[in-house]
Amino acid sequence: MRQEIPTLKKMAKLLGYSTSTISRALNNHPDISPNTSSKVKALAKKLNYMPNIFAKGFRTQKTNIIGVIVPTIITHFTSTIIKQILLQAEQRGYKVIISETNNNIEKEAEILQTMLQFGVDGILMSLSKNTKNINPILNILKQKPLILFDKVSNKIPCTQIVIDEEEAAFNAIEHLINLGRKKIAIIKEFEHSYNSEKRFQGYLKALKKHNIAIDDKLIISTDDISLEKGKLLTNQLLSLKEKPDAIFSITDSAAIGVIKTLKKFKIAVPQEIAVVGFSNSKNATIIEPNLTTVDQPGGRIGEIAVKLLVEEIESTKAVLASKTIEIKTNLIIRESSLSHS
Amino acid sequence: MRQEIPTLKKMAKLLGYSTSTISRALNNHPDISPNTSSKVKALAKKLNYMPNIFAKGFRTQKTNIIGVIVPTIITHFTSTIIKQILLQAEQRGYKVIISETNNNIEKEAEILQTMLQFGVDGILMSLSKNTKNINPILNILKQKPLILFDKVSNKIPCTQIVIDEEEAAFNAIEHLINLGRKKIAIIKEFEHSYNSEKRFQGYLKALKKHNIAIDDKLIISTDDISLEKGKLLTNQLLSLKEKPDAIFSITDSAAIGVIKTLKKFKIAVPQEIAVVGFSNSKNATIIEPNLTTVDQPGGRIGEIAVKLLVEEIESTKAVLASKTIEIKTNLIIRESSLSHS
DNA sequence: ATCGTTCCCGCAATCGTTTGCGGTAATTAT
DNA sequence: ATAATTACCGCAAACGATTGCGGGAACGAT
Repeated sequence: MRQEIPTLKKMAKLLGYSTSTISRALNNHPDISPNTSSKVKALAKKLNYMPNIFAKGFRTQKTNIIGVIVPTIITHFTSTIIKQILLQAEQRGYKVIISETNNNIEKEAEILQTMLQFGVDGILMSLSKNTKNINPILNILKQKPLILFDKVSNKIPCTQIVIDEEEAAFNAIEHLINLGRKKIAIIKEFEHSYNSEKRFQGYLKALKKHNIAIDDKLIISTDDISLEKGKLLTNQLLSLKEKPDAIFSITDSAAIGVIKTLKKFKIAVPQEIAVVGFSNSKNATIIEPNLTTVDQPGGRIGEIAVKLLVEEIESTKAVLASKTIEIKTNLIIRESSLSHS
Repeated sequence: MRQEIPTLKKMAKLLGYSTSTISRALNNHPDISPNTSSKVKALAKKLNYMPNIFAKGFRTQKTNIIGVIVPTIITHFTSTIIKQILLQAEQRGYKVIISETNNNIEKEAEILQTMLQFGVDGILMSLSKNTKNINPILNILKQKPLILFDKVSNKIPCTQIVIDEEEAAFNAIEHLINLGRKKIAIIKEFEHSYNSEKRFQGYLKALKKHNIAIDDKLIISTDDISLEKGKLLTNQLLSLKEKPDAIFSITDSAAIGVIKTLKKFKIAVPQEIAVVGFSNSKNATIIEPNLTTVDQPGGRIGEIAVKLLVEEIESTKAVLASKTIEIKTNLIIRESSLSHS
């Protein structure tokens, strides 16, 4: 199955030069005469020569491979990030290896090891939902550049790229308040989720700014924030004496669950209860009424992540200042929170 | 930034053995006494030794990396396949490198080269929409195992894994016929799409079996089969004198566009016009009425693809018989094609 | 004619691991 | 006690590419 693969040695024999000359000719070393150089390059082209990456990586300890670790690739947001990571990495001459943790923390540590073993030049990582033991990550950080994105942790001293979750939620809530809503419910995750907590802070901040009292009964937490849960929790909210006049869900899918049950009970959206989601998933424009939601520019995250990582990889400095970059979001206002005329 | 990485040599020095002994001990070579072996393994564990994959790959010409090439990862179907590829590959000790072609054929050829250069042991590939020049692929095939999935071509002599498109479409159409529909429209892609053509064959086959005349005006082709196109083409269908009583779309997203315009014109779905899609995307259960659609088991595809590829990689035979595997689909019947009581 | 440069190029080591071969010591057989 | 076998282990080469160093030839300057 395998055909003859050209190496420096074979080309050297063919041309009567040493391997060093061939190598230098291909790498535009000044020591090589234009004459020789062109001959070598012609032959290389003819044989379709490609340096053996493993010999090269072995020698130079550089693989031009970036490792990417995410909980799951299957969400629209994540795949948008990855798409851009692939593109940007390629433009810079890097390949990308991807692994999923599926929110399994043992797996996470294991994957980090494997990544190292595969000689990645750097790692882009989005944390598992419940990463507690950050030692494996700190360990990696001693050996290779590592950048966190989306699901991050301020306990890890490295560059981090996140969306401005708090401001995003704040804007969403303020939008609802501007519609005249005062009993705004929130469906969020339990405390261990970084993103959820940040969004909750934004929620609180907006209410506080507009002097709206916080009602604990309107704050609902769950650990698996899915469409089904959205439905269930809406039932719970509708059973309150003081029903909410708006529901903010930390997630589009749960928000869609909310809308579905509201429709089931013939509750007008947004007239009686307005709904706002988070993610700007494709589904947001499928559901009727179309869902108001926060658009997170996943592409930007991927783009910046690669840019900064490659900078770290190619930097000669031992330690770089780590920064946290917050990407701004856009509130996309649709029917589910329209102030109807 | 880099800390001391243990190598065979260093461990040899530490224990007073030669590197060969260390290597053999770790690889369970029978020449090594149990005593020595356990000592070596203990040290290796203590130092968290991991073989340098590049030295190893360099030596053995095996990288344990699988290359995956797809048009885009961003669809639900593709990411389902990839998720399973990642899982299965990992279980077999392989890493996965992913590249997108974005349906760009020059890029496709380029990526194939890069994959080779990165020393992948084998390639899993889904063709671009308009791959014409298959020479680069045939070339790769001479050097490394390659398996096609989803978007395939029978001009390439290798193992292929597809869903049974024809049967899937056939079942969908027959389902509509059993509902008493006789004027069944189809929205498909232009001829160059393998999947679309197969589905179209299934459509024709079902009509023929049930002696329903084929009406060219009900056969609509487009090259970009999106939600928006679905809307547009529905307008076209509604302007016919003989309106269809069912619409089969090659794609869920277009099918959703169909439903949206039908609703806009207050045409009852499924009572007046039934709609069936293809993919079983998440959206299918968001739209109301819920969309009847064909579920394609992406996971199975990924699973089988990895299994077969690894078999080829690890096989000693020069040439393996290439087979085509067709995965069966399920028609998920939902509201959009319900026979209402 | 001599010395100093410059221009090209080859030698050989190196990276970490694997592996064929050979060698020594211990064990067993005779 | 000697020979034959076995059990363990080390030597050294090899994989392909890079690179410091050194060296010969050609050239120009004096």
